Amino acid sequence: MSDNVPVYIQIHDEIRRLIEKGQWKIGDRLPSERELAQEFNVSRMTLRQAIQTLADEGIVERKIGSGTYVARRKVQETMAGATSFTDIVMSQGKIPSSRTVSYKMTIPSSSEIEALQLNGHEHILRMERIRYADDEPICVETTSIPYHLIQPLDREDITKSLYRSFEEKTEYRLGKAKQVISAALATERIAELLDVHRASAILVTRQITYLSDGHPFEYVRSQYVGDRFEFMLER
Amino acid sequence: MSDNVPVYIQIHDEIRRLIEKGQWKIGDRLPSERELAQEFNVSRMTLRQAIQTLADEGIVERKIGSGTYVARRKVQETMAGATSFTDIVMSQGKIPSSRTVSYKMTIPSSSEIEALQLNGHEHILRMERIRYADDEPICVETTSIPYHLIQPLDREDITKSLYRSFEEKTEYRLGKAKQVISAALATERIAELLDVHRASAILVTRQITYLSDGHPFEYVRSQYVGDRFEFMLER
DNA sequence: CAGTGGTCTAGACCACAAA
DNA sequence: TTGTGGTCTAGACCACTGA
Repeated sequence: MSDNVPVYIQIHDEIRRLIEKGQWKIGDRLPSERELAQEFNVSRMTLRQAIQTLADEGIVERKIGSGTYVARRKVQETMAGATSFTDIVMSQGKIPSSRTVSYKMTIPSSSEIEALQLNGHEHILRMERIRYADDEPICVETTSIPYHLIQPLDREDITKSLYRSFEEKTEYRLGKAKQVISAALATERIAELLDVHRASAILVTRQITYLSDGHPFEYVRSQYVGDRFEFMLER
Repeated sequence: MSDNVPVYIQIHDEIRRLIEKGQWKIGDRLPSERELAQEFNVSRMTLRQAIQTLADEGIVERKIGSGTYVARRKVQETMAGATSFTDIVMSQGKIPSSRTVSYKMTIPSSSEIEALQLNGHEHILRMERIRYADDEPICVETTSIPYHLIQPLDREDITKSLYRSFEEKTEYRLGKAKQVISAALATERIAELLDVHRASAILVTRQITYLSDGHPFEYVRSQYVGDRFEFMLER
């Protein structure tokens, strides 16, 4: 292991790797703190710090008098860090996928001009996707991005892992995000895309992600099936 | 102080109380961990655990090699999670009000037993309120609290400003809150209370607020009219 | 009952900040 | 150089869970 990285972080990473590798599955009990401490050759307090970090991240759950278990889902990460649909779904043990319904360079609508603080002469990329968890449609997501920001990215960068590609291939860094959540009834078109009845309850979110310098980066409107998705947050 | 409450929680509460009292103001440096440990007559590790909890809550900030400082209160503090009903309504230039529909001591339901971690023999206070903005009904809110926690409070304390009264009149301190947001259709009863059509879109939130020692304090279920309310988050 | 996580002690050495 | 928070040890006792 590398030097000058605290031991408890190294142990945290190792245990997390083992869980991801499948050494322990969801609901499994980990070895006791005393056993793990011996195994990693550290004191129990140090081992506990590693477990504490995992617990803070929602990766494991501790039960007094019983043991430490691989958690069913991460609660905190959902709204805390960079919320990607992929992370949320995977943390619940389901397989995320998506289908791109449309993808085009176009002229912004008035709401896009306002959200992205455009002058009306710039072009944007607008794409619409349906997102699935275990092949069940969960939401329809419309993303709009000023074209000049993502010029160096190709379509695969954008549709596969936008945030990572963007930070890797440009000098920009992402900053805060503002999100508004409301509820509405499904329109005919949305109902069809999501395979629900017309006038089902829909959880609607509109999010603007900003660059670290405060300029808008993307504007995302999502419509989730009300009974297939929940937002979780901790404060 | 009560027994069987961990020392580090007691110290956490005491330091927090001193900060609120003005012993140290925003930006002030607290005494060093070694000093505080001596002052509270505990080991440094225990004192650190108290400071850690305060840091997690954003009440203090640690700076390596420098010290521990009282964190500056940000306006964004409320925006870190979701903003409160009162704040959102007032920020839109409207006047918030509420009407209590029911208020009674009763036996907890199974979902309340689970959310509040009760044993089934304890009583709870359950109250139901309708919240308005400029006299337009916005949401129905059901709050459940273990009775023993609010025994010293009277009905006005509870309905007017529960959190403040609770922290003023008891030794308990409030900690984290977990919230889940989803969407559903209005039931007949909710539709009537909120003056909307049956099967309107409803934004549903369930929140559990915890004490600083991790025990549940209250369980709140809210149902907002979908086209009259939005949640705003920043992250 | 034995085993678990939760708490706590009284030290220690480190990297870092500030004077 | 001094003092700070960050990490770490090798024990200890507790309340709780589950057989």
